[in-house]
Amino acid sequence: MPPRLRRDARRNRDRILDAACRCFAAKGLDIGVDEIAEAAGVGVGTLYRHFPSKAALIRAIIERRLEELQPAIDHALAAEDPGSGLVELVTAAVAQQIGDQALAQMVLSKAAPELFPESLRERFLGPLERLLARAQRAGQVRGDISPADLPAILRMASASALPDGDGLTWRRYLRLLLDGLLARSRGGALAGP
Amino acid sequence: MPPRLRRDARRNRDRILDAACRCFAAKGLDIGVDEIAEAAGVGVGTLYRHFPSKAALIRAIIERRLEELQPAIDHALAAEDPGSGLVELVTAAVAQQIGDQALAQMVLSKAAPELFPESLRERFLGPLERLLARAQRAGQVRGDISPADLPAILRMASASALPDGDGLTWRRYLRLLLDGLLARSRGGALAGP
Amino acid sequence: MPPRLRRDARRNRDRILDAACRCFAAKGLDIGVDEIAEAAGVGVGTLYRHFPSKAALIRAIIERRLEELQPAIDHALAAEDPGSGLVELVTAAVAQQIGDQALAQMVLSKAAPELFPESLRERFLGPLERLLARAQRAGQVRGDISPADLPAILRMASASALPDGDGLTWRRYLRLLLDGLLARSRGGALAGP
Amino acid sequence: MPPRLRRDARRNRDRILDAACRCFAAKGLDIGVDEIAEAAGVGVGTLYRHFPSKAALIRAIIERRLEELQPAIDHALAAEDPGSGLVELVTAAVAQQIGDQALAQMVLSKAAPELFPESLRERFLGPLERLLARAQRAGQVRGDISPADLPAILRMASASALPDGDGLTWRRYLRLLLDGLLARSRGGALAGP
DNA sequence: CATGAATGAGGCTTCATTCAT
DNA sequence: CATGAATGAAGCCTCATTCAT
Repeated sequence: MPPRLRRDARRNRDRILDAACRCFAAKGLDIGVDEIAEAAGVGVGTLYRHFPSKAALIRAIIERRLEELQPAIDHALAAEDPGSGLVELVTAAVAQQIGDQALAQMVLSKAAPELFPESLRERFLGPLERLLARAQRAGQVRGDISPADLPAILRMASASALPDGDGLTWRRYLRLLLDGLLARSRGGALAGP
Repeated sequence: MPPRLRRDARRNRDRILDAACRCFAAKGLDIGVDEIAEAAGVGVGTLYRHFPSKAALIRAIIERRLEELQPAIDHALAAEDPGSGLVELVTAAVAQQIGDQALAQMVLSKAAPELFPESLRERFLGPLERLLARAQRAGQVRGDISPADLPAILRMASASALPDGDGLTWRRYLRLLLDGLLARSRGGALAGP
Repeated sequence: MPPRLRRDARRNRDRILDAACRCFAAKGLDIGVDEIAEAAGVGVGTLYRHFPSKAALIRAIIERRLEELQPAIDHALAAEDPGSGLVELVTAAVAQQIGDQALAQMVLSKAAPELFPESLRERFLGPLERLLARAQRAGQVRGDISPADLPAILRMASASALPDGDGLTWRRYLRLLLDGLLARSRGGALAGP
Repeated sequence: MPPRLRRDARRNRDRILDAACRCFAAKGLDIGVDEIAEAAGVGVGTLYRHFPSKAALIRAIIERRLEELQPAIDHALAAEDPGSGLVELVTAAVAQQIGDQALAQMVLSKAAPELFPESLRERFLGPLERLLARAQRAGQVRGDISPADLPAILRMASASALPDGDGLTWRRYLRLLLDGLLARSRGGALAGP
């Protein structure tokens, strides 16, 4: 029985999250909490009522981002072809970081575990590991990749997303990486034209 | 008339650079100058006598790193085989970032141009572009890569270097990326076993 | 919609201004903000909440001083006799500087325009110029004085106020100057015995 | 038997004083000692060998200024007419402050006695007092002025010298003050054309 | 004795967090 | 419960003075 918030409190919480998303995305993690509170139209006190620290707010945002990604996760897991599911999911995750300076910052820098707890990481890595295993069984992905390699591969994928990239070039860079990942012998169908 | 420093001043300058390298590497760019000065065993004033601002200190460190890289640059340019020269140089650059949080931070994040001026960037990118062109003429690298793609590719390469990675796994990740870069038809020799 | 401050905030703002007045008056403009904050019984942060910089605090004090002078300005402008209005206003302004080292410092030294903006200066000089013109039309003031001379004359007047003067002697000195200013032929009534 | 300095030491001392004069005059008392030493072409250490503190250097400069004024003092004391001697000396003193930001600053602000010791002050005030007394006996100066008023009068006179004044206007302002000082009945001859 | 490198207290300002209203 | 004022540690930098070369 999660302690349901009063309707206005719930609304405030959402407004704060929305504002924080916008602010962090635009100016990176170094933005001050005052600015976020103002963007949300609430006082700092209110912000701190809902999130006990700046780090907690950031975690909440990551969580929200993960929720936004959930459809892509589900769709990828349900895909007929595990290889393209894998590609699809990684691409969706990277797409999310385009234009979100803070998210990229956290994925790429040694994100303090305080900001990016294992539990959240797992919610994304878990499905990805399953996809990887399936794709390998299907012979679509090189066999010498292990689940433990996924974080690094994701970091590399994220790095393809330039903070102020000009649109779609990142897809070419990502393809470069994924091409290396996919089994060379028959990458054809996946690697696309 | 090179402005020779007194012996003790030279020693202090080096101690400051060393300490700064260590501190930045360990704790990132946000570390305070006081802490660096203390690690160097000098007062803040001394630090500021040698480097007029924190940013200047950071630039000096980048420059030093670049000088450390110079042999690798020269060797790569002199290589018989431009493709392996390219691989070699990128690898050396990434190797440098292993365990240097600050350097990775600067390469991966939208490093303020004040910290990472174009002039320094070019000293590394210039040779790399020449190698790329040669490797492409030799048919060793995909033809659809342009010099303008190098920064992004380097970002991805850098991302393979986990700040606290456990040794050599990053080489496998980097290979993944470079394999995608190298011409698929005959990557054999280069991609290695 | 005047941005009404909370009662306690208003009180703190006033305490800061009061303390700043006292501190600046006693020790000049070079006093540190920390000392002012302590004298006000608040933290530095509070000071910076109310005034975004030391310069802004100083400007606020000048403005306050000007407001304190407003009655004298109004009274002088309303005076039957423009000559005595002029004398009265200059005297009031100088009186204000008795015992205020910082104010005198700013009036007498080449006060950075950042500290003493033209706008504030004008609020005092404007009325004074009007009084001067009227007094000249009435033949009470030498005709060879122009509005452009007022700043220098005021500087001289201010200089009569010794920072630690012993009471009222400054009035004699000021009279000396103003006597020179008033038309010589018939200074009688104004110059007094 | 003043401990004669070696010739080169003497030359250094003078170079420092010259440079300090120029620097203080141009930028006020807040200029750093390093800048002065550089302008003098010596190291800070040398500066501190000759003057044990910045304050001591400033005192030495005041003393030098006073020496420069000595001819004017002598000439004024020797003048036939004590009234014009008085005017002449005050004018010379003020003229000295034109273009010397630091000197004006010291005369006008509550110059720390540490910077402007009584002994130096007296060397200028002494002769002035004698001139005043004589001029009063000759009926040239108002009788209600006492020697104790001289400092304030000099302050006012100094204030007529705008730091960046445009040449000669200060003489008009000074005349304004001195006119008030001179006996009204027959100021004619003295006030000049 | 000259040099200029070293020192470090102290200056201004920011910002995550707490607390009175 | 919302508000935003208050807090103060910490950050970067300056500069008068001392001291090793």
